[in-house]
Amino acid sequence: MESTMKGGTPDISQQVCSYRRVLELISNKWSTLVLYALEDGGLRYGEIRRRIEGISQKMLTQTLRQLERDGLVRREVTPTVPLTVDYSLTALGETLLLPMRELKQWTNDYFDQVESARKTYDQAEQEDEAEQ
Amino acid sequence: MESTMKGGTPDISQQVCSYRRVLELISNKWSTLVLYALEDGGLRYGEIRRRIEGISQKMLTQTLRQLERDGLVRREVTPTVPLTVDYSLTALGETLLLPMRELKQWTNDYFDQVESARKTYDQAEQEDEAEQ
DNA sequence: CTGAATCCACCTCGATACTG
DNA sequence: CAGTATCGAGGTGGATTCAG
Repeated sequence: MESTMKGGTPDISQQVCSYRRVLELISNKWSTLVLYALEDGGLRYGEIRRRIEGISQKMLTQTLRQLERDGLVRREVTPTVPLTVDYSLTALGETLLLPMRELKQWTNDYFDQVESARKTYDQAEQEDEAEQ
Repeated sequence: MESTMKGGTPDISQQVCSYRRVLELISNKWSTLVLYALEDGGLRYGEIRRRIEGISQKMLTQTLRQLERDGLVRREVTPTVPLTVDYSLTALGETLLLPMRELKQWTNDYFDQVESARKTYDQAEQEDEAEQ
């Protein structure tokens, strides 16, 4: 659905909607970490939890549920006693790992520039305040 | 900094930290839209605002400030009356556009699979509730 | 035109306690 | 072991109002 472009600056929300959709999937605090934790193969609930320091039971469960609902992660229950539950990436989940790695690469390549930009910006701001 | 891997499942938080850093930059509601709005060249404040339907003054200003602080966007003030302010991508901002496009492409290629997975999941959930 | 400042609703996330 | 349920703090984003 292209914009009509009758003149003036068009609304780009439609075109850019794709970004919003992916971000819904991965922009929360734990999703990317869980996906990344599973990249080398399936893991049990407790194993994932040990791999991701600081995650609470509630958030791990909630994140796994969301990823399962979105078709990125598969959940398999083995009715032993006590219960055994395995999680692994689906084929779809694997495909998402690729653009995620691009982002990771960008960070490795460029994030120091972001940090120095921040330092410069904050310093200039400090001086502005000092003037008053 | 590799994990020591002495046995057991290691914490991956360190390795995965890169994801968190980028996501800090683009995971909020408006940052990607603003970056995308600027991809064809600089724009004035009001033009950006018209391009992104639904953004409030506060959020546009706040987003632009953050992007400027992170060195992704450049702000240029022309002291006319009334004021003229132009925003454009920095070289660093341009580099970020590439992995962002990868994510966009992923959405175009695979998001229908996410939606159908959701549908299936929600349907199964409904049936579970009906059983009770 | 381009903001800054304030107030508020919502939602995410965390801590805690309990269950099959 | 693998969850569920509840409560509450904190942060994000929106509406409104004021200013240079």
